[in-house]
Amino acid sequence: MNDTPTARATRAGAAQIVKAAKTAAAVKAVKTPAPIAAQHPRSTPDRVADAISKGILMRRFTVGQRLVEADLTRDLGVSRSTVREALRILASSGVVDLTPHRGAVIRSLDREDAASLLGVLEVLTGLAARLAAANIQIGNNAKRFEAAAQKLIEANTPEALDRVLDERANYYKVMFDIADSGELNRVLPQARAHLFRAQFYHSLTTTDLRSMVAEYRAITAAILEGDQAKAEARTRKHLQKTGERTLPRMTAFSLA
Amino acid sequence: MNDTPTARATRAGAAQIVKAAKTAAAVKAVKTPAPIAAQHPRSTPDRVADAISKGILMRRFTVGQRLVEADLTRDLGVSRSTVREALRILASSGVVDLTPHRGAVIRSLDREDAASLLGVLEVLTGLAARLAAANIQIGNNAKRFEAAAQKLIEANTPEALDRVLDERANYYKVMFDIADSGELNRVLPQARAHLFRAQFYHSLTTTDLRSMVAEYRAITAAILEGDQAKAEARTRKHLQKTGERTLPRMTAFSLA
DNA sequence: TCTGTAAATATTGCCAGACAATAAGTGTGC
DNA sequence: GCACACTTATTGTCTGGCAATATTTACAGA
Repeated sequence: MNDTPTARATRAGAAQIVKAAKTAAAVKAVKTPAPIAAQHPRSTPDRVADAISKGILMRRFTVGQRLVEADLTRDLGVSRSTVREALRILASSGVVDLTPHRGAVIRSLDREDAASLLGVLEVLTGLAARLAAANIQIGNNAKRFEAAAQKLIEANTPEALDRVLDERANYYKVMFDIADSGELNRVLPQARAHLFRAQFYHSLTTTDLRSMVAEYRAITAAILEGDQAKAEARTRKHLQKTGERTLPRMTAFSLA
Repeated sequence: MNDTPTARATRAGAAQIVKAAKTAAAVKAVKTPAPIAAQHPRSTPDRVADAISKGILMRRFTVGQRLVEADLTRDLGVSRSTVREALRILASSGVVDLTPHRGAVIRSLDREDAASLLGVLEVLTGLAARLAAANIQIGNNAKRFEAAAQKLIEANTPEALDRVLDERANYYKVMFDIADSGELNRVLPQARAHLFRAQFYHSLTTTDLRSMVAEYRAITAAILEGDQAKAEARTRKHLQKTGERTLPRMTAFSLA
């Protein structure tokens, strides 16, 4: 190739970040226990989408900001086609808004959007809880679920919000794994839900957290008992309450 | 280019189909009443995805068949990038399975997949019914909904299955419009649900159809009354029964 | 004949660059 | 200040290319 040294250096540097992630992901993919589906080694567009998502969480991208393909191409060291696919991925998980000939902007959630998202989350998580209750088996997956619940409850302190978020994400992940529904995992990319929940947590008080622990306990108990109706009802109730706790307080809300 | 005359003719012909569809879609987009969201003029990848979906319905593609990018590029007269995006769209709506380095295959639904899809459909449609009941207003959207319901009930005869399918799709479309939930429409691309329902209908008996009419009547009534709980419960029940009616009869099921 | 392995082929992943189409921004005359 | 043409920035799509990976074929050995 006839790149100039500088051009090559720039490209190599940025590319290295992504490529390094690639091999790391590949190695990791080998040792993952292969929960249920979508175990394909992650492609470059996936990683780019992750990078952008991370950028959002890191506040490097702000709500309403326009994501110009050329910029991303330069900054991430990948081709425009790849950036494009990544943007499509993000759009399909609702992280960015993609309008023809105007490109992608970081999506902002007003109260109405948040309410509608929460409604969907409510019924889908309810379904997951019901299916998990149907599939739970003592001595098998029950152990894993109980452990996740335990860690979540322990971590639920206002100090280490990050850890709470992680444990919570893991709790739901285990629950969805046990639910074992391909479609459920397809329609609800955990990335999206996670981004969303992260946001909601910032407006929670200590009292809120205490109530939530109780609710998680109740949900977990219902699932471990194998009581499908109860599991679904409690989960839905929990999400409704979460909405009541957070929605009214929110003014100009955002995904970032 | 150095295509042979025949090859060129094929390509030109196919291309014309897509381009023609383009302008037609554009014109139509102008006159649509813009129900709620996603009213962007459809892009080429969208149209390609539609073409493939249609090909599946028309049985030109069979389940498990591999969709080779080069073939589609040739047959549809669009570039590979476009085909690629179209395949991604189809994959995200669950119509094809996309595995790295192996491309896209028309997805087949075994009983388990169908059951899991139906479960998701149940809770999401239930949510739509509940929201529709919450938003219904006499003299406003109620009229439109009632009309759609009426036409569905009238069309519900085993003779003209196609019309039934269309009216049913329209019924649900109106319902989702009234529900007016951005997230709901995002997670449940109606294209997918439609493809799915089309499949299920083939195994219905006359008795089934009669029961379904009664169920649609009940759902419609609940929504028109504005009774949210009843609307959701009846819709979920309806889909559960649909599952009971169709799932047991299905052997090697498919989306095509 | 069968089996395992290596070469050959087909196909996808990603890249680079190009150009038309569209939207946003800018100035000009009135 | 406002309607209008003009310029610019950005996206939509195309063409062609090459490396990486999967699939098939060919072949040697048992």
